[in-house]
Amino acid sequence: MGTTKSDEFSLRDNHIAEYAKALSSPARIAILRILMKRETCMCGDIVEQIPLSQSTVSQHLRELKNAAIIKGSIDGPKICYYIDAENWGAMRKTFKKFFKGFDPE
Amino acid sequence: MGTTKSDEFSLRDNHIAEYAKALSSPARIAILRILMKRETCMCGDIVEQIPLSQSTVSQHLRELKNAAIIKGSIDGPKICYYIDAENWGAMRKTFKKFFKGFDPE
DNA sequence: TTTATTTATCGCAAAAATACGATGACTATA
DNA sequence: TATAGTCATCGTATTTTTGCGATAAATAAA
Repeated sequence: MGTTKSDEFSLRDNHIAEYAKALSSPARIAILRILMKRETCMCGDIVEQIPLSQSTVSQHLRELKNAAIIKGSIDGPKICYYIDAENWGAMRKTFKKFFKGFDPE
Repeated sequence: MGTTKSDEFSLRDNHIAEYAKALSSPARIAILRILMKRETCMCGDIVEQIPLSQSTVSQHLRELKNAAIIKGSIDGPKICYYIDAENWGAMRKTFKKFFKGFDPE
């Protein structure tokens, strides 16, 4: 084993878990904070601000892209990464709704 | 390697990542949904509602407990698990604040 | 055309996560 | 005391994750 039994759970629960997995690394949180500031978007600039190698940062960017949290647009030899505003809102709502499911008074 | 370089990132980012990791499994999301309903709290009852073995469910409960999202109180031979209302609120606020960091207009 | 810049991908190693059965501990009941 | 019920933990197998260096691809500049 070692595999998550995704098929056995609801789409809704898998969806939340996928978002959470994308956010489950301090490196990816740090990357998102950099992109939030919108001061830069290049992979190289991010690498300079994060204590990880270029290949590792690139891998994290790919995971954030797979989770639809960020997008990348080609700009010559560079790639400009930016937060996908639409999906960011969707993720925000998804978590909000989930947290609201338990409302202690 | 294979280890997350937690030391290299801020406490704040590690904190969010830890919460997210606790929520990064559909099994744990499903368990939390069961506990949200407050109809039951026993490990055995949860096992009946989740397509995983007793030992696996127990392991997930431990992880949720380590993340301070749930608590367990001993009730004879049983253990009553319940969501830690205070920390649930803290987690909610933590995510809310993080999501607010990117506010597209 | 050659060179530099930028990023993705490949291959690898180490560690963590997921899941299970078996077993142990602990309480309640017969 | 002996038995049943409840749950945690141990040991194990498999997969996934994290990270790195090296290399490839693609564009821009000399």
